[in-house]
Amino acid sequence: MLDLRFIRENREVVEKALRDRASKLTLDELFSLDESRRKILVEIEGLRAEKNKANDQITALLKEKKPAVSVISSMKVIAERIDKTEAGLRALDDQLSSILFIIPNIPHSSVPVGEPDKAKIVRSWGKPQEFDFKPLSHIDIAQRLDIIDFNRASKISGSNFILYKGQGAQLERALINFMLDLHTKKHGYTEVFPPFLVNRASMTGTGQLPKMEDDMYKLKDDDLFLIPTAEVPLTNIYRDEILEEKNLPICFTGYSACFRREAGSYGKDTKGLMRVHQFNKIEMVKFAKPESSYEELEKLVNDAEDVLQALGICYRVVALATQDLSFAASKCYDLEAFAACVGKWLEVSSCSNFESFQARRANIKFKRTTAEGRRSTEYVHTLNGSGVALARTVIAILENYQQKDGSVLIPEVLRPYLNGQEKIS
RNA sequence: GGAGGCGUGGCAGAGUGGUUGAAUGCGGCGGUCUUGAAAACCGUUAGGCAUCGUAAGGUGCCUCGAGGGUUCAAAUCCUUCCGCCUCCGCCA
Repeated sequence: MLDLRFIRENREVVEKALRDRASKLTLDELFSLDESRRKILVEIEGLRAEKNKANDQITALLKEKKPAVSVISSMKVIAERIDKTEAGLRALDDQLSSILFIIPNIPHSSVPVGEPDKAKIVRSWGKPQEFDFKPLSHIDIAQRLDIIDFNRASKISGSNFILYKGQGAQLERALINFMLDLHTKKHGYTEVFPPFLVNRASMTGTGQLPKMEDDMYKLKDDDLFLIPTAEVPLTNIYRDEILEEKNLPICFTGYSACFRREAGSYGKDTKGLMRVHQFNKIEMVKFAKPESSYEELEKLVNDAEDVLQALGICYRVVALATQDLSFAASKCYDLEAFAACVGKWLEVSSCSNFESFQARRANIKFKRTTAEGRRSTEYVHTLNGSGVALARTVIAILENYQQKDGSVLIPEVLRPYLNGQEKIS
């Protein structure tokens, strides 16, 4: 969330951000609530100060063994007034924070303003595959090679679940290991293996709650949620902690399954691996100093690109426009892999800088020593990106590496993970 | 799931109703001494919010796992929740 004081002092900035995001929110209610809250707060603090003074008097009187009855009874009156006023304050606080929680982050000045089609293609890599035969879709390929069993997956769980089988399952496992190795050995990330179920505080810390509760799988008996991305557990590693400046940036990478209800997206991309309720993903998360977070974002994107380059998958990097930016992000790049048969660019990674938006919610700070030797605590900037999502990457591999004979060539970097195997047939 | 114990500042650890935001030790920071360092000694060392001030800073309020309650008054008593530890049960 944004800092209330920042909103108070930069109303136009926040209102522009809301406009740029095409948000219908207005700030009038927030401002009037904020004003009444501060008024009532001053009142309460005055009453409490009175109460504390009376308390000191009582203590002094009792020490001297003098009667304190009259002071005690006057304090009773004050205490009652405080109780009443506090109830009003609590109500205002609740209303205020419910609004604060749904105000989106402010887009960075470099983000293209406008509708999703204002997105900028920053660069692209590789060439779309060309075939001297009619390429098949990943669904046909997977079924012919018997590496994904869509029907039995729906029998076991429901539609849009995936059952990888045989070499399909092995390919999945190889991809996970390859990506984790790349990020840990070459890019310097620390590997973690997080829980897949997280509590409400964690989901709120990264911004999934309260806005998107309906999109999450939830265990209501335990108030736990299945993670939609490893971003949630990885970012919450440092919730309510103060980090040391010298340790920043801290970079984590981790594998997790990701669970998404995809409520409201029925009928969209319902076939194959495009949009599924459970998929695998390698995630990268960074905790950075504010002054270097945008530099870290560029590196993060490069680290994700490295995966696609190593796999030999043609892709492009897209800077999202303000109206496409997710709730908590200030800036976001999508990596889109080209899939030969569908002829579409598929989003396989999304790399964002959240600046202090998540850190403020999740209360993640760091201690800084200034040039003058002063110590201060500030919010860190949090970043994350997929490095990369597997399901759609598998689409790209199957469709781009398919051969005339129906087999699929295995990208060279994956072969060591598959006992040197060169193709799936 | 059952029984018991615990949760205090960066850490360790006092404090069981009234100047306790909190003793003491360690650690950290600054200084003295030293060629430099160590040791020793001296000093210092939580965060948040509101308010006044151009500022430096002042004033006030809140915070002892989280919430609720008792009381004139809660770190201290009661209660719910969360977390950790020990024992038993179950279990990959």
